[in-house]
Amino acid sequence: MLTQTFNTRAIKTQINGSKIAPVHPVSDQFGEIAGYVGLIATEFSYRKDEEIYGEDEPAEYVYQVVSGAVRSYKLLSDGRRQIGSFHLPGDVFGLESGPAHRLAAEAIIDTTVRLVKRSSLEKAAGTDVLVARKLWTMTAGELRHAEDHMLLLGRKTAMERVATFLLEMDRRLAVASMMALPMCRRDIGDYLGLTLETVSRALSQLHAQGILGFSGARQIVLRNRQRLHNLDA
Amino acid sequence: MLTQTFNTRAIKTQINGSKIAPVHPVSDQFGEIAGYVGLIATEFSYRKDEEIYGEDEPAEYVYQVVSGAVRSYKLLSDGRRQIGSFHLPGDVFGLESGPAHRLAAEAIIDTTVRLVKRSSLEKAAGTDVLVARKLWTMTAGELRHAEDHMLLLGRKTAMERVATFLLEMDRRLAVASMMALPMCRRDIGDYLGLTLETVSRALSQLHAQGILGFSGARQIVLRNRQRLHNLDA
DNA sequence: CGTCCATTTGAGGTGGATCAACCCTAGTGG
DNA sequence: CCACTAGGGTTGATCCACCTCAAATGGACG
Repeated sequence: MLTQTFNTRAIKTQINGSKIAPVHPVSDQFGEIAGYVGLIATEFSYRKDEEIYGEDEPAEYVYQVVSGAVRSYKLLSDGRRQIGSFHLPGDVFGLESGPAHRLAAEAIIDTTVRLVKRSSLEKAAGTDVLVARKLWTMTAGELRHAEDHMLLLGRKTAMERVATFLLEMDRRLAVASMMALPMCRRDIGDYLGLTLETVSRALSQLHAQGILGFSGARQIVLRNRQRLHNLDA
Repeated sequence: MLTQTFNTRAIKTQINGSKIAPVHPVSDQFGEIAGYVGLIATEFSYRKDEEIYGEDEPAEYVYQVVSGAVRSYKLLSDGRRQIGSFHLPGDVFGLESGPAHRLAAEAIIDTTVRLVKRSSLEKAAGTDVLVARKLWTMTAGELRHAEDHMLLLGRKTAMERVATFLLEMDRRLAVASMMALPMCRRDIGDYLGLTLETVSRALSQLHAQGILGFSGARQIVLRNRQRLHNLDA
């Protein structure tokens, strides 16, 4: 945020395979837009903690996480931070209807993204109602998440927030019932409106109750999803 | 929410003046859609505290407040409530990209709305990219509000939240520098993630500091917007 | 094997919640 | 017109969930 770290990046430009897949695969959000319209997608990599774009910066590109993880956040003047969402492989982020990004975005770990120019999407949406519909649907999906998150931030207890978080991450990134969290405790706290210490204590308590297991602080196995659901409100 | 109150309502159906105003007036969100496409809008009235639709109910209609005020909210199983937004005259609400409403809606005071069938809008959006674009823009506007509100709920102090609320309401409903709040202290608390007592104490403190004046608990005059801005983070 | 940062754990403080009166004021009915 | 009432609002006293500050522990990486 403060000092932009410049570093070498793997850059690869490719023609998206629009002729190979003229119909939209449900599995790939980006394929449904970029692929469908035959846009050129570029790959780009960011190092851990590198800024992808800042708050209120012109929204020139729309991104999709290929590998890694991204946090989107807002800051108050004194540095308090609220992370609005985490973006994991496959997720599209940075899509704006207006001219500027409403949140900043940073790579949580080394991350590769695909990106397309927003203007290309706008142009495609002006011609093709299916593209226009898809842009709306994606924004509506973000709105749904934000609405759920407002309930969490406004009304849930610390334990309920952590339970909700674990179930969300389990759903989104568990492989063989194990999840490898890319983000640190502070990020989790800033996502849940808590301090990192409170997050750590809640996780310890869940561990002590046998609801989850650790293999290192960021490798978590849920041993009892039902009990976790009960702890969520 | 629990017991639906049925009562007599003023019902008026009208043909929207699409031939009179073929271009979209910026001043009227609904005119930009319904009017533009020449849809039939119906007027409907709800009494204070009456439910307009429930959470997860099929989203059959899209609404615009003509007069009155509406709260959109989510509930936890034990009754804790988070109000996501207040809808004031001119505001469109209940617009969904998916099949169901994500929040419930209730009239805060006696309220009249205009409504159009969601299916009509969908149909229009399938033909006209300008309509499709407008639907996206409206959802994106709601997302922007939700993102700002997440920051408030996750990271602002009680006084900062109340200051933000007052500035928002001042912007949206002040007439001659006086605002007449339609909602009670509990609604404000459930919007800001606070209790009604905390809201009341913050307002009293602002009153004692001369930052605002009361004419009855819900008639508020901001006497010093700058100081209020400073109290906001 | 040592360094550095993330994480955990402990001790104590506090902002806002909770519980409890009390006070307005708008509406009602005599 | 005025007395009464009920619901909303204010204020006070106390509590506690979470924050803050501090220190110890652990794990990844050179």
